[in-house]
Amino acid sequence: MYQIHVKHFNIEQICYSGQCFRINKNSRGYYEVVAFGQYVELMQEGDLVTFLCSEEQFYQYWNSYFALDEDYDAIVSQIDPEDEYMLTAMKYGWGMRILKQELWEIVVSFLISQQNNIKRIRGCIQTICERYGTEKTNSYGETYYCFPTAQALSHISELELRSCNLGYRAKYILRTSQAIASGEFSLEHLKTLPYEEAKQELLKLYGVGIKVAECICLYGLHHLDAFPVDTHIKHVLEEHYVDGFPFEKYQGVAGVFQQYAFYYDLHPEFPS
DNA sequence: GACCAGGGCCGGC
DNA sequence: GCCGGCCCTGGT
Repeated sequence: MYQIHVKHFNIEQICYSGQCFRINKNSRGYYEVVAFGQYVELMQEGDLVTFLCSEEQFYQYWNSYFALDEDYDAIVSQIDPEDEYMLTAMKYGWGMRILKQELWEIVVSFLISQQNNIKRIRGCIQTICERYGTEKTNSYGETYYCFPTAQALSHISELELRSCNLGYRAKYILRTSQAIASGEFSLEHLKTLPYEEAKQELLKLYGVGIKVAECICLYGLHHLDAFPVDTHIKHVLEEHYVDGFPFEKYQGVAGVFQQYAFYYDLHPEFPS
């Protein structure tokens, strides 16, 4: 167990923010996360966060994963005092952070996300993890699943993938898995590119359009400039930023504010 | 039961 | 650049 005080962190809001689909609250009241083939649980009381792992593991994986090494006070203070909508959205989503999730998982997750709702996205991802991901056991003897590799997904038939409720997205996932597994497309190279170049590169993938490319840049490559515009953000822009979104003022962090706006517009209800 | 929207994209024009 | 079609499911 490792405990740490963190400001501006709220695991519950992050869990339901629509940027991650595989963080779940368990019957022990802890949030479970699987990444890097590792399993961890955490819970929060005020600004005290308890991770059920060693200090070493915390600093090896989770400090960075949860972006706890970033100064969100500094980011939030960049909001224009006259930008009332963003101030409201930020207060509503106080504690939100953009996580540093694994790139491949993000690519697949946001291929699935298109024309889909969050509940069903979670279900689809859960299914492909259970079917095609490596099975492991946590310290309670419970089974958990790693996210399947591109190699693993590249061998499945489109028909079988469709049976994971993926619909027409199955062929996007299949072709993309094959492109990665064959080496035709390199995720490692993608990580070395600046935002705009990475975005252009991502658009070459079958099934990746501008919106999904922006999501992958923001959530998978941690380019905080990336600004996905979906139906919610479109709504926000039409309602509250008629003269255009102030990208100049928010350069370098627009994606974080996009997340606050998205979350505020989404207004999710937490399962009790 | 019918209809629609949900973190869109592809292909044909 | 615009538009029809696309899987499926939960909500009205």
